[in-house]
Amino acid sequence: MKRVMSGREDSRPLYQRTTDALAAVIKDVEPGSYLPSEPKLARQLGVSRATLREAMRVFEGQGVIVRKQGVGTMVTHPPHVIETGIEKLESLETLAGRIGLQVEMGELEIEEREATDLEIERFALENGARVVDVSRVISTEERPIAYLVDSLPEHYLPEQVQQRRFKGSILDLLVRKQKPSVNTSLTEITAVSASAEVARELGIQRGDVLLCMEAWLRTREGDLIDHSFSYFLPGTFRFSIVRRVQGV
Amino acid sequence: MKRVMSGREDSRPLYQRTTDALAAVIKDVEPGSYLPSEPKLARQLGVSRATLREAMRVFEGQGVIVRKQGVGTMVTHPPHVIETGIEKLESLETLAGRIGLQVEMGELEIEEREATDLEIERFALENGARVVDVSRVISTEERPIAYLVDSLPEHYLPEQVQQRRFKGSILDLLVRKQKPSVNTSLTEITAVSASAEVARELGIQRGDVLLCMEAWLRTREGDLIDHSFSYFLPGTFRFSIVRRVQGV
DNA sequence: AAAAGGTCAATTGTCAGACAACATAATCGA
DNA sequence: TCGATTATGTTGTCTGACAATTGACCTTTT
Repeated sequence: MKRVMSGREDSRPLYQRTTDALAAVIKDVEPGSYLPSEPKLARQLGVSRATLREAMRVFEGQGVIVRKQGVGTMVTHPPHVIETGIEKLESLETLAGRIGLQVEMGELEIEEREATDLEIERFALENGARVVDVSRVISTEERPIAYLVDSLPEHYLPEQVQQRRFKGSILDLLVRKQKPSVNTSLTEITAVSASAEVARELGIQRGDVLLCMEAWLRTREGDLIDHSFSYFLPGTFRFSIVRRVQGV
Repeated sequence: MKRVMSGREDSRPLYQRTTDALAAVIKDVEPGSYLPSEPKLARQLGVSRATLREAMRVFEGQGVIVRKQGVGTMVTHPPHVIETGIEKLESLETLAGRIGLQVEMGELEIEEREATDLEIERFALENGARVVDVSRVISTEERPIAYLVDSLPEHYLPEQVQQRRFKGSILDLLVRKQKPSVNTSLTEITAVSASAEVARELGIQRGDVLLCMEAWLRTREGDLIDHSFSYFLPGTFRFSIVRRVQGV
């Protein structure tokens, strides 16, 4: 009888902890076979059936499980690919760590400048407001593999970065900060040939092939807090995504 | 007092109809403002609060709404970007039609051959089984913009294609067919320089920059039914994706 | 013997009502 | 005037019950 409640107090709502616990259960179930019945599972996790069902709906929405009345709840194939995708918003360091890739962050280059008209509109800034460009190179074994440029209003930039006392991901910092709470990133993916600047930073030829991502980072209230371009040398990172038919 | 129950019998479970009804409600709510309270909304939709909450969890999982105890349920910004992303599995024609782009399908090139070892393993085929390569060019205003190559076992290929009586998307046909029921596509995105073959088909120079997607199409049972490569000239299609922080 | 139909147990679907936990606004007292 | 308290409305959680569906087993009929 394993209960959801952990020793230390977890202040999150029960259904969220239940979701985590359920994820662990699903992970241990062979794809194609069935979960325990709802009453049983609810007893196992120490929650009511109603709460358990709400948690299950989340996974059903993701297509991880399929429920059928009178039969049971099946874990679908493949339940693991979710974790390899980029639909999760996380920093490159976190991603690299998960796939066992050792990366080194280059020195941050920080430049302050006046906001452009577009930025004033998108970020909802006042005229003459100032924004900061933060750029850096990410390498593995001394070979550059990515070049990142973040643009964001001055007041959103964490202090650690401002004081150059930090070598890491802007995204990680922003996510960890509670205010403002980062929620989503609308990312656009395209292929480009390297410009002179990017080529210089990455040590490649001008015109070489790069994968480019332009991302708009927003809070859950919809406020824009960061705009970034990321350039990747093809072949190192594998960006995958699970696409689903709409009807389901 | 609008009820979920429609005049004609909808055999789907109530919570699914509730999900649809709830989607309509959310659509009419200004982003940033709140939904009616759960008891009220449940009465409005003619379902119990438990059923309503299960439906709400789906949208919460998608980040469309945010619930806070003691306060209410807010519709987030921006609720529309979902529809622009590639996390939905649909054909290029469907996508193009949605964004108002007129495209022309080129002639299909169909070649049958023996399956490779990798394909025998992935598709779970017998030794010596035969697979079909289907390739085509997609253009807009006479200018090629994409080159697609599908590889799939012979018996999965719809008859219309086999008989050359079809000019359109393999994916559309497969989705429309009930057996086997296409569910997900694991797509990997990268940038490549055009090979000789692709360059010839697209009328570009060898080495030009292309966006490349490799996709594995599967049924919900996990069976592989199609493997495809898609090459895109940058700039025409805008592939976007909504990434979310994991914790929420 | 084979096919058809009926019974039964197990599972998910749905409901009603109640109370707890939490947040905010209104009220009251010093 | 300001702080504490109360009131009210919201989401969170639980309990117990019954309905709808499925599949296995058994019985009956052909």
